Amino acid sequence: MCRCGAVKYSEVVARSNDEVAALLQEYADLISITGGDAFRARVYEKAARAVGGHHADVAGLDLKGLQEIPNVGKSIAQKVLEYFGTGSVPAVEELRAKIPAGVRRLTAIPTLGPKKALTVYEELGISSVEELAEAIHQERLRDLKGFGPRTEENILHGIELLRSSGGRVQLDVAMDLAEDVVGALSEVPGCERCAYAGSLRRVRETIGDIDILAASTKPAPIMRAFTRLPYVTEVIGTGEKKTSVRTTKGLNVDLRVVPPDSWGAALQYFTGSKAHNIRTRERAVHHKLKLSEYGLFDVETGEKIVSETEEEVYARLGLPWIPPTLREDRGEIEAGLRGELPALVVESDLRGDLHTHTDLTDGLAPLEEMAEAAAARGYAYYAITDHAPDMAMQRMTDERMLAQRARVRELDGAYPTRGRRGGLRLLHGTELNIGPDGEVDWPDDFLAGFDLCVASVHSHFNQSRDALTRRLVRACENPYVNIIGHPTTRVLGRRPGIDADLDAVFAACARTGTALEVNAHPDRLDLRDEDILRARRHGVRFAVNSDAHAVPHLATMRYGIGTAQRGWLTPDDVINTWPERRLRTFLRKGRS
DNA sequence: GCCGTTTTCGGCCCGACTGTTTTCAGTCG
Repeated sequence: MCRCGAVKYSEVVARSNDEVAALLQEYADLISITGGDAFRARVYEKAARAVGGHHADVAGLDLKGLQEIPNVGKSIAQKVLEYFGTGSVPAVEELRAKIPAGVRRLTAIPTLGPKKALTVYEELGISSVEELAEAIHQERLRDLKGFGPRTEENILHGIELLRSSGGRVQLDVAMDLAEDVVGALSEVPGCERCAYAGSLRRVRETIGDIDILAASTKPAPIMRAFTRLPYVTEVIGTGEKKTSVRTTKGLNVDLRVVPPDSWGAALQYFTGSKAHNIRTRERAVHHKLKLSEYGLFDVETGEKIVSETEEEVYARLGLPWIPPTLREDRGEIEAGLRGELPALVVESDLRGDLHTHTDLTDGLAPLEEMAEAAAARGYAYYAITDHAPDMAMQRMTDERMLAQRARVRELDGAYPTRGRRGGLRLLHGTELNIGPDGEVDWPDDFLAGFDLCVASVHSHFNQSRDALTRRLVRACENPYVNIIGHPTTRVLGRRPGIDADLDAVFAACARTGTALEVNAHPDRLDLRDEDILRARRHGVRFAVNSDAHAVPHLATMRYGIGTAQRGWLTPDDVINTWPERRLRTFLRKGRS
């Protein structure tokens, strides 16, 4: 067994909750495929989500504890106990014996759901994507009831899509496209309002497709303009109210046009998430109301009650307006009902950026340009944190760093900013490298000269879990390390986060007064929302930083703020919203 | 299978689009 109880415990947390969530989701899929009760399937789906997002280790819970998880009743709790007791659940095994795993994988193909998957399996014995493609080439599907040539075509197309794309794109790519579409459609005569909704409005870290909403009494010209946008490569479907297209970026865009007086209800509906909408609709049903994208209606009279603004819709459901970044069914409905929604941090709360680079190391712009751009953003303070000597390619030396410090002192207060009467406060810092054993680039006496130190992992990502954890904890314990930069070092779509015991790291941060970075770069978004939520429970402080290597990167803060909001952070949680005096006290980290 | 200001039974979010049908089932979000 592991020497460190805390490490062992949380190692099991993530893994066992995910395992159980996957098992419950598989069971839900198998119920759907075998034509079981759809409501029963949905309950297993809901339970899977609840377990996956549960903060405590489900492996450590008894029957009663399990049943306290939403949508987990006696039957599902018993299955979870069976799973931990014997490694398998008979009810799941029974369905697995009937339906090969490949059949379930067929439902990943767009346009092919559980019903068609079962049909091709039962009628033709098809149990893999390859067999299905082969059968379509032989035109064997079109003779099945409910299938035809177009169905074959669509499925084949779906298979290509599945093979060619990972599916999701990064936030900035989707945002650029969405803002362009919104700009173009807003110009169309008769378009009264236009906005993006969906996961983009919720600022999820990657985007599967873009949802655009428009308000108009004359949809046709808007639909037409939409399908004629230059980057549209294919019109997937078009009707009076909805049109879907594929774009050159491989991203699908859905446009819905609703009557102007339905704007609020539609925006609420198309912003999602699905789980959040299910909850709001359930609340509507309890109030004898019906919520659709066209409004909130009285069930008995059919009369429309409200629909013009999101605020009205939520208010009529007994809820305050809920910020889109919270709409994930992670407790926001309950918090809203209690009047305890967090006052989320917003971009204008930021008084500074605490992790940035210049051309002294791998940045593109000189100190002066970066500082000027920071002042233009209205910051009160701004930290220069170039790489330290361990990043050998940056050729950093004590002399170069001290020369930069002298220049920073000269320019301190030299750039007028609306954030501070005396001009932009420049802080001199560095981004240290956390070595394999948790050591950093410089000895204490040199570190003492910096206003702040960020410390990050840049290599040796594949150390053991224990080693990675010790490494990060040791960095926190360094009295000169103020912020752990991009804590998991993940790169979206390319590199997973390091396998450290994050709960142990979070505890160390809270104990030592070390902040965790929310790195705003759309490649990173590190910490991610779920880790922020966990870290917050440990009482950790955060720094939302751009890690800018060039002037335009300063603007990626919006994605960092969105991520911070998804982690329920308030200005009090985020040190770079604080007044300079409070920030400087925090940066002293209790050292003499 | 879960849940409860509709509370131990009877509901469970709901509308749009497509393709196959000839009134609707399946899929999607």
